[in-house]
Amino acid sequence: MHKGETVGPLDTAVGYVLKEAASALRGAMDASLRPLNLTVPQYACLELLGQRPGLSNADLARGAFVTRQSMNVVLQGLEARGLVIRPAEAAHGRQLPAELTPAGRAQLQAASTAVHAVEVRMCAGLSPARQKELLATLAVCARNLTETT
Amino acid sequence: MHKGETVGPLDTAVGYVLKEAASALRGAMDASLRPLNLTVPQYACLELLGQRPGLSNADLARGAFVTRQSMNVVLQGLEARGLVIRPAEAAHGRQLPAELTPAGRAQLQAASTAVHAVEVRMCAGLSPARQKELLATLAVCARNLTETT
DNA sequence: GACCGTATGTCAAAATCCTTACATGCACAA
DNA sequence: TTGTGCATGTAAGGATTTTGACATACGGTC
Repeated sequence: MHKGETVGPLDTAVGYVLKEAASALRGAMDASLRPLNLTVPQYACLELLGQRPGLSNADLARGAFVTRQSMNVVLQGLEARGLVIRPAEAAHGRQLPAELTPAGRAQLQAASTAVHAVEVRMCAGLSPARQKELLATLAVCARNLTETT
Repeated sequence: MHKGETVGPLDTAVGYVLKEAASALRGAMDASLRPLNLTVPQYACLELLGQRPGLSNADLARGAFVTRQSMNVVLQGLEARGLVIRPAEAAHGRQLPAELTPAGRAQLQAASTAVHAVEVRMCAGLSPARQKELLATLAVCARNLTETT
């Protein structure tokens, strides 16, 4: 067995600490979204639609890192609550471009504020430069793993 | 609405990119563990036990960021496959200290090598210094969110 | 000793999510 | 035009995970 062939001590393994941070973030997010009666996937859907109106179900699924089927039930729930609207028929292809209703925008405003507060808390003590580098480094990591080559 | 109250563009939001990276890592990990007939939680359990023999079910659950109940089914599965052993009775309290069998150690060796390869691929192009800073920064983020104060 | 708070292992039920599958619709090439 | 490939929306099923609950066991204080 050569040195470095296996995963080392957990607190020095990038993957482990990454999961630890993601898990903590997830927990903090649903705690802060619960008062608004929103789950994390529901919030993700609203945020996506707020920033990119007209996204299809499949687009939203990719953006929220879930399957189309999961996003579809999220959309149906948000639609039933009057936060999102989708046309009955597709104008082009099969895609049904979704959009926020005024009520959806209001919910998003509250939710996004709450989530932003969580992010601020998470990054407490990190200089802007360090936050920026974290962002860039994580983007590189994600890219390295999603490349098909 | 004041500047910065809500979450900004997705690719500049730390939380979003963090989830993106974690999701990519999860996908790459199951792909590389599938040939070994191991899921990510199962691998996590083996890795924990390899590094800290005698951990209880609750300890393993905390270390793998799942509930005790989930870890319990994982343990039962690994026990049935002869990779892990637990005493029938607790020596102290209710904790049942789990340990790897020789077969479990062999499986862990293969799995840990595969996962390490994924981590290497993920960190490709990052200098050792940058990896170290990533590690430290993520640890700070996790700490900031898990503090009870 | 008796009590209360906390931690553990486990069971049952519910919710969540993914896997599989199929019917459609567009784009592109032969 | 025809067909092949790929993407989409949706439904049904199963697998996994969490939620809620309970009995037990230790550690502290009164």
